[in-house]
Amino acid sequence: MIVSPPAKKTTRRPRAAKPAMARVSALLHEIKLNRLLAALPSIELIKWLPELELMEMPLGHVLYEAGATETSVYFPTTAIVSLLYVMENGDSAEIAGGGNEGIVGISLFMGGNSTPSRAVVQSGGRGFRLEAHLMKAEFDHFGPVAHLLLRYTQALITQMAQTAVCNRHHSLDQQLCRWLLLSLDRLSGDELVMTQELIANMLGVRREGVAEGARKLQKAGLIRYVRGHITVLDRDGLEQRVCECYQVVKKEYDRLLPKELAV
Amino acid sequence: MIVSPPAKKTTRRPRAAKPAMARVSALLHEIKLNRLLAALPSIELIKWLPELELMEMPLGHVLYEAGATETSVYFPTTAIVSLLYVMENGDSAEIAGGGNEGIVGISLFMGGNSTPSRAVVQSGGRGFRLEAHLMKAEFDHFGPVAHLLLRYTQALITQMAQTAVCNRHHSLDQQLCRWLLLSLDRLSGDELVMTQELIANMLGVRREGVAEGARKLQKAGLIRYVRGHITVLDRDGLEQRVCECYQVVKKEYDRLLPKELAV
DNA sequence: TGGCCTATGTGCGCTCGCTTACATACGGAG
DNA sequence: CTCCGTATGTAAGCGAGCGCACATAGGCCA
Repeated sequence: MIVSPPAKKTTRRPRAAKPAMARVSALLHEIKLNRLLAALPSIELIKWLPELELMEMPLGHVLYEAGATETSVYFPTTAIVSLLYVMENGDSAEIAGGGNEGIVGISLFMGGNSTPSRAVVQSGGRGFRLEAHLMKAEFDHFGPVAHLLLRYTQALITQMAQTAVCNRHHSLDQQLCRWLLLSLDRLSGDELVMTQELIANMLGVRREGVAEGARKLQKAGLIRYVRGHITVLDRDGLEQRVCECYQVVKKEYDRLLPKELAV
Repeated sequence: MIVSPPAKKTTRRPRAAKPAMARVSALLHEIKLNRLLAALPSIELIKWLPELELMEMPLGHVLYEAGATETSVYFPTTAIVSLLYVMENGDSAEIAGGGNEGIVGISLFMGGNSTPSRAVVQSGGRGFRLEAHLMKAEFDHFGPVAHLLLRYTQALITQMAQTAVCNRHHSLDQQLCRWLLLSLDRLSGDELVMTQELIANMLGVRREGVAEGARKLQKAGLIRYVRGHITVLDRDGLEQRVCECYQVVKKEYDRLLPKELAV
């Protein structure tokens, strides 16, 4: 049941040989896609700009292995990353997810430098990488950036808590809705590229269970899926079926994180 | 299913009219019972000493209500506090627990000032209270205390994550063992004072389920229970039955928090 | 075009924990 | 010592989700 697809190496996109201004402009556009980066004060942003490395985050790519010391942090822009715990027998369960609203690798500034969970790309896309020591140095100034990161961490905590609650009390169908909506919120369009098998691994349930849940949603006209491509047709319909957990998490993210760009 | 017992008012123990030295000595002894307070550098401790208010934490006492702004933080010494989420329909589930190893009220220094979960005393005892602004001021110095608090927070995160995993994959019996062991680790003796009904609310399961699980453990000679008093007879036996979640959490606490007293 | 791999559809028996409904037993208050 | 509230014991029926086994179907490649 372990999620360990193609296991590709970190593919660093070589800097294109464009004129400097064009390159910076393109970078800035990409940066704005991540809510944390977008909220950075200009001073910090200028400082970080040369250090932020744009990279591809292909589906299944493992950013952190459980227990391993983190040497970088990541700011997804168009990718979605899952934090999941893999048990001794191979079964897995998602702890929380992160995307363009946050950062992957909080244990770096929290002080532990590692966690018992793994970080895997759940939806392919792009993101930025930043060296651990730069992140740590910035955090230790304990300025606006640090406070922002801590607030993000608290939002992440809420998500984990709600995952625990949802796992305990809610039906597979409701959890599926929650998961689709949370994923959708992190993407721009209305299509998710992921197989039911993958979703099953994330939710920690059987693939057949996801298949049945997805079929119900399709019959109800809420989604359409074809071989790893899920299109959401009726978002409101999903929100009507989802358990309270979704709103709780969403509200906390909205409350704790800046909505608008500060750049 | 809501956990809302006697709902007593916060009973502040009036300072006894002892000689100053004796009073300080008694306080210091109590302070050492909490691992975070015990690990405080002497300078901070002296600063805090007049501000730390020793208080009774009776079973069922609510330290924080979900969504309410926190005005104090708490350092349990002999009490155990549960963070639990109460759903719209009244069902509840424990997110994580805290006791003499930590602090209750992390959202204060994380920046959110509130959480969607409630903090309830799960096992009666004592603890210290500290005004929110003092805590915040100390944290903002961003010295050793802040780093300690962040490491504690990461340990708490691990506990939440493991709760989510355990809720998903492990049997009620295993979860019961995990819960008993985690509670036991926060107390000095081998006896827990709590009804099966209370445990059921924490685990988010039925009372009958807990009753059956407890009966099995009693038959196996691991515990003995009589009307709200559970005595652990064979701790090793429990550890053999528990799922991996317990060890994962324990290891992270040991890794992230100081073991020895620094006073 | 045909073969093959991956993704999804479907059914059956089983187990766990829930729902419901009572029975019993401890222990304090009178 | 008795009463009664709280805590616990027990059981029948049920439903969600699991394990397993296999059928189908889309898409890629030769």
